[in-house]
Amino acid sequence: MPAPSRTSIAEIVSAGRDLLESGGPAALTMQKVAQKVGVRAPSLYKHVRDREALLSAVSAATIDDLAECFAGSEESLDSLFRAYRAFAHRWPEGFRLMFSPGAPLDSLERASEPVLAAARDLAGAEALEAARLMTAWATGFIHMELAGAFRLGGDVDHAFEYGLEHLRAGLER
Amino acid sequence: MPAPSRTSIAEIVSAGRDLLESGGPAALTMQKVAQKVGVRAPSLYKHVRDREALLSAVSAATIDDLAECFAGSEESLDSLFRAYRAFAHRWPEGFRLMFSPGAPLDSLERASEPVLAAARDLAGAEALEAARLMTAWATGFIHMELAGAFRLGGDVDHAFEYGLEHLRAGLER
DNA sequence: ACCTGAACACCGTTCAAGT
DNA sequence: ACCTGAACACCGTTCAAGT
Repeated sequence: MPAPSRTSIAEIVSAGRDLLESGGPAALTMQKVAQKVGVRAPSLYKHVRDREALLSAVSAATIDDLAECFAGSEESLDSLFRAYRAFAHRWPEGFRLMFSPGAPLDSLERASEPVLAAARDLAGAEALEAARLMTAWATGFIHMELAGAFRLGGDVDHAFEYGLEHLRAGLER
Repeated sequence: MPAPSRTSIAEIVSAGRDLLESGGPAALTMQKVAQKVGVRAPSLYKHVRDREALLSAVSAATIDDLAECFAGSEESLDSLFRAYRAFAHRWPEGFRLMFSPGAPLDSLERASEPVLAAARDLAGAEALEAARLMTAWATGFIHMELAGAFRLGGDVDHAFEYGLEHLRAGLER
């Protein structure tokens, strides 16, 4: 009666991320995840409470990747937000999942720590407000961009740089 | 062989909105919608192509409501964005749906017309950039707020007003 | 012209039975 | 201790048959 694990939580989460990115949330199915890790669907419940918990785990793994991404970027606000946008382009579904109800808020807070640190250099006592303002702007910008909501009027890259510059300037003062 | 319609597209969309707001997207089920309008699920397909098309129609109806909401507010940028946030609080699921893939982008563009008009008074030639910057900020702020991502540090209403003030000031000059 | 029941393929999840 | 098949309740969708 040994019965060693034929899969692992890490493998399951990784399979979930693949399915999510390639077909959206509807494609992340317990049955497809099971097939990908070489097991039957009921076995997944030995490793994960239910589909919702798996989605949370996928969200947390994505946020951890974002934190790593921040760690590998320069520490200026501009660099951090450019890295944020590049990350969202590489993992659009994961990005959306990060801000869904049920997202792991602790991880999100931890990942945004470098932004807060950079804001402290710029805005001193109002660092928290400044960090929130820029984070809200970037998050909304990317959301709208991913939804295809920027249709009239030119270069989206340029619009992002425009926003970055104006916000930084407005907060320096 | 008359067989008059026992329901209508308007009734179906309205039932869909109710279900969406009270239980999230997963609760918007063809079967539940059918039950609410007094018909069996297969009959819905005489009025709507499929569930995805129904979600788009719900999204469009929500955006129309937002446009009405803008029309009933003062024309200043501050008033418009406060109305935007209040609207999102009243219809949080509809708000999220507005920025999902498959959203009716034409309607969204039309609804945001008053914001663009107000931005012209403030920023002149750079009105489009200014409107986008403020819209992206407000959209991200609300998204994060609805996801529960503002946990440390005080009054969220105050944070919104702080952002409003700083952005307006930064764009005026 | 619209509605219906029956049917199909697919879900998430539970559970007793296997090893 | 993990895996499995069978089962259950629920999906979306199609379609022939009713009125």
